[in-house]
Order: sequence, then structure tokens, then C-alpha cells
Amino acid sequence: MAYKVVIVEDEMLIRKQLETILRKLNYEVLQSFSNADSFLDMLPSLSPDIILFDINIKGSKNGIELAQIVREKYSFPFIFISSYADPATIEAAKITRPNGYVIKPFDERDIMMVMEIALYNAQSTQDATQLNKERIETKYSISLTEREYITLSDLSQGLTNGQIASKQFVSINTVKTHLKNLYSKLEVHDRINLVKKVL
Amino acid sequence: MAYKVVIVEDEMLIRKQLETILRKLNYEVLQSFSNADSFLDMLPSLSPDIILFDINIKGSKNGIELAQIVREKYSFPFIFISSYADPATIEAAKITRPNGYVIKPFDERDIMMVMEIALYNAQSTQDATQLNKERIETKYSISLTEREYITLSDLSQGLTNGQIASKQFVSINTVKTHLKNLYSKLEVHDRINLVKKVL
DNA sequence: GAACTCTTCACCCGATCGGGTGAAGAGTCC
DNA sequence: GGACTCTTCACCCGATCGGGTGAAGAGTTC
Repeated sequence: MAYKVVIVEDEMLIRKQLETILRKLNYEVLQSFSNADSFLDMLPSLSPDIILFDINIKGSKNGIELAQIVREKYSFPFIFISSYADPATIEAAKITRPNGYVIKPFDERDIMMVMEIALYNAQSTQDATQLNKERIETKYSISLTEREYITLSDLSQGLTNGQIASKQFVSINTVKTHLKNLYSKLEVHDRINLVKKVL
Repeated sequence: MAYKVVIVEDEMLIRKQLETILRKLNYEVLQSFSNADSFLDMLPSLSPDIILFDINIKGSKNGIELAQIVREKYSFPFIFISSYADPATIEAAKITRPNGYVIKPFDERDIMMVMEIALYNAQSTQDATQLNKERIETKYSISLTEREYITLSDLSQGLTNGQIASKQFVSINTVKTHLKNLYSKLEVHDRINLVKKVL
């Protein structure tokens, strides 16, 4: 399934170039906008995986302002495309915390690299707040049994031992056994530090 | 105070170029390494704000493997420098979740841009995991007293009531009072959910 | 000075947690 | 069949937590 991309760029040639490169790299270009207002109108009905902003676009808002809005209201990942790399522009751009930044002129390699990394990082930071058995196992060089992992998941939801027991249809003593083993494996002594460690 | 940078790059000319650019941009180059092993030896005694890795370095490990180690054990931000932008390399590089990626040849603008954004993003994501009184207050439309906030901070470190009491030089009963009020204000019934809510 | 908040602390109680020992059945591996 | 792991559960105990009531001193506000 191709990632869905939205482009906001008012220079027609660059826009076409971006579209061509992105399609070649197997991304789905949902829509390209040449001005800020039509972008803002349409955005609520789109659900892109990532957005490309030219910083210097005509219209009521520039790319940085658009990015700010997107960050606050929609939190889609986005990348800046710009010929400007002066300190003032970068200073303004960085506070929007872009997932990438491409300086013109760019080529296919630049776009591929930035897109791949941006999408992967965006994905990962989303996942990072969720539990992941494999991640924990490799990170702490331990191995969790199936039941231990489920118990850990329930615990990290903030459930008490009793609630976990009911949910899993087992005795509270069983839950305690699993937790005891988890404490031991992850080298903590209480549930708080366990939850902290895995989140 | 200048950001501290460590460079791992075995091509002498590139290394010197990087050092020159970074110093010009007012970064402090802590140390430059030309091979993986000396880097790994010294890293524990360094505390860089960011690391630059050439992907293609000679030695026991390449830049991507080094980055993997840094991500897991030290979690310093890092940036890749590479002439390779083929899909396989990017695929391998992106799973280390680099804070930036520069394709050779690069110039001062590229380095400035990537460094600024990488450092800013790294800073921000760190802050997001830290407690912040104002953020909590606005997010949940409550107001915390000074002591409540300190107690909350200590609690989110994973301390028990007894430990918090010792640390603050107050009675354990006082700690319990503050916690009770915190539970009430944040509408939770136990410390786990309190910690989860504020992190 | 009265009203108010903030901070401190005490006592109580029942529920939960952490930690330990022991054990039994199911399944896998060799 | 024996060794092993995984999962299940029981009982015990001391420590801690959650929740409640009550109260006293310090400081601010009006």
C-alpha cells in the first residue's frame, strides 16, 4: 500500500517535478495545491501520510505557518522544500519540528531519502508509545513468555492485579507470579518502575 | 553555550571539512574519530549533544551499526553522512531512526539545516517526556500547588511514598495528603494511572 | 480580624502489593 | 521416558497504598 502524499507548492514546474518523482518512488500523490487557502479548505477531507510544503508560497500564509497549523491541529508528518537555507528561515522552520527538510535544487535521491526517513520516524514515534514485545525483548536482552507479555500489557494500562486476573480469567495469584517474573527479568521491584521502563 | 558534536568519519578530508563547517557554525567539536573501535571506547566518557556518522567507515562496524548501538545504549541524537542513497542503504539506515541524513557532497547550508533541525527536534522530544507543570495544568484545566507538583515529579520517578517523604524531609502522611489531592485533581485512583496520565 | 489556601502531620482501616515457597498439569524437546 | 519450560494456583507475611477524618500553623486576601 503506497503512502499518501499531499504537496503544497506554487511553482508549477517544481510541483510537477515532485509529483513525477514521488510517483516514480511509488507514493500516491493525493492532491497538489498551489496556494495555502485551498490546501486548508481541503485538508480536513484528506488523510495524507505526509505533506510536502514549499516554505515560500504565495497566499494568505506561507509554508511555515501552514506547517504550524498542521502540527497543532492535525499532527500529520510534513517536510519542507525550500531554496532558502539562511539562518532566519531555518530558525523559523525548525520550531515547527519538520520531519524533514529538502533544499532546492533537489533530485530523486534527496526526496527518496528524506521521505523514507520521515515516514519511518513518524511511524516509529507513534509506535513507541505502544507496547511491543519484540522491542522490549531486544532492548533488555530478555525473553518474555506469552502470558508475561499479556500481563505486562494489562499492567501498563494501569490495571490492578485483581483487574488483570478478571480480564485474563485466571487467579490473582497467577498474575502475581507473572509479575514477579517480570520484575525479576526487567530488574525492577515495583509496577511503577516496570511501567516506566517499558513505555 | 555551543552544542557538542562528535564526528565518526574515516576520510580525512571530509572529516576536516566537517570540523571546519561545524566550528564556523559555532558548534564545539568534542572529538573526531576515524574508526569504529576508538569511537566506542571513548563514547562512554563523552557526552555529545549529537553525533555525525559516516555510514561507510572502515573497522569492525559501519556507521549504521554504530548508530544502532548509540540509539539503544546511549540514545544520543545522530546524523548520517553518506554518499550512498541507494534504496538498500536507506532502508538499513532508516531503521536506526536517524535525526538527520546528509548526502555527499554537502555544503555548509546542508549541515546547518540538518543540524539545527535535528538538535531542535531532539530537544523537543526529550522535553515531551519530562514533566512540565504548566503543560499539565493547561492540558487538564487544573491548578497544582508547588508541593503537589514536586510530589508528582518524585512519584513519576518511580519513588514510593516513603522515599518521597525522605527526599522532601516531610512525613509520609504529608506525601499521602498531596497524592490524595493529586488523584482527585487528575481524576485517577492510583499512582500508576497518575504517572501514565502525566507522561 | 475573618475567610481562604497551602502545607504540614496524625490515626485509622481495609485492600493491594512485593516477595517467598511450593506444586501440579500441559506441552516440547531429545 | 526424562528434562525442560510454561502456565496455573495456593498460602503466607510484612510493607505499602488508597481513602477517610481531623487539625494546626503560615501566609494571603479582602
